[in-house]
Amino acid sequence: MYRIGELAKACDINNDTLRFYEKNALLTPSSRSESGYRLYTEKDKNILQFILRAKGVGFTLAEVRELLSIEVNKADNACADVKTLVDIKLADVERKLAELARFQMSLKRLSDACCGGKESAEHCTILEALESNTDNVRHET
Amino acid sequence: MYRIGELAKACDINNDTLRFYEKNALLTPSSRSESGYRLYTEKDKNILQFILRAKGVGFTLAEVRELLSIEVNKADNACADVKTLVDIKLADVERKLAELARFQMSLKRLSDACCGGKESAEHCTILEALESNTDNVRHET
DNA sequence: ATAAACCTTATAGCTAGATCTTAGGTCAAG
DNA sequence: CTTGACCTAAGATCTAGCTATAAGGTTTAT
Repeated sequence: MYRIGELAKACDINNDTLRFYEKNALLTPSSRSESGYRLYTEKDKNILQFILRAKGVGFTLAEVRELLSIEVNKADNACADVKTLVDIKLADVERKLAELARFQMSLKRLSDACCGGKESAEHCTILEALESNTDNVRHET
Repeated sequence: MYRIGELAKACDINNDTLRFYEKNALLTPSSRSESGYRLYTEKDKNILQFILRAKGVGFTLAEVRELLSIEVNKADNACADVKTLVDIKLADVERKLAELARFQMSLKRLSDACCGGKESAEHCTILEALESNTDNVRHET
């Protein structure tokens, strides 16, 4: 069991952020002490880490709340709704992955060009590096 | 040459956002008309599209400003500094890519589990799907 | 030549997400 | 048995990134 300050420190965030997440229905501590202190379990910590990672890749807190609320249940009629939500998020993630892959290529090019690569003079800004990516696309059928 | 409203419409953003980007040193129109109207070139449009894409994958405007300011120049003494900056951003992009790949796997699992996969009952929330990812890591040497 | 649709600057207001302030109550160590 | 680190709730404040308003000048179509 973690008290608020312990969990906050363990995850390198502010105590107030935890209270904020609680108020906004993202993470409610599993229990309270007799004197009203918040008590977080390991599972709570996992949820927090999920929230922080999701935030780190650009999900809003509202989206994180949606992701956390997903409960696949084959028996449930809401199954189709859940699948729809998941597939929307999946498309979003895949779009981000593709975009990031382009950034990665461009940044690699810049890094190489900087100190001694063959293409030094040609790609000297990120915009040019991005454009040159498109030039070099292999036409795979 | 685009006037502010034309460029804004072409890129599906608000006129005020363009003025905001100018005030915050992200995109300054290449010229002004005699009457003071902002005039944007195709190159300006490319920069804007870069800004919007970078924002879309989770860079802050301050980071975008940094990325845009990169100018690799082998002759320049600042080369090492630029390489450092680029490599920091590259590491950041690669961290995001890895994180997104995990989300992608988990979401795929959930999508499959939902309507008829073999693993239906086992992975019914995104947290469980994420945990089961770790279980299934292939130990490639 | 005048209305409608655009543009200008400057400044105020909005939402998300987080942090700080106030006025206290709790708890472990000396 | 008190000091200092911790906790409580409620509400104010802060930053980023827009978005809107006010008061006026410009362009284009009729």
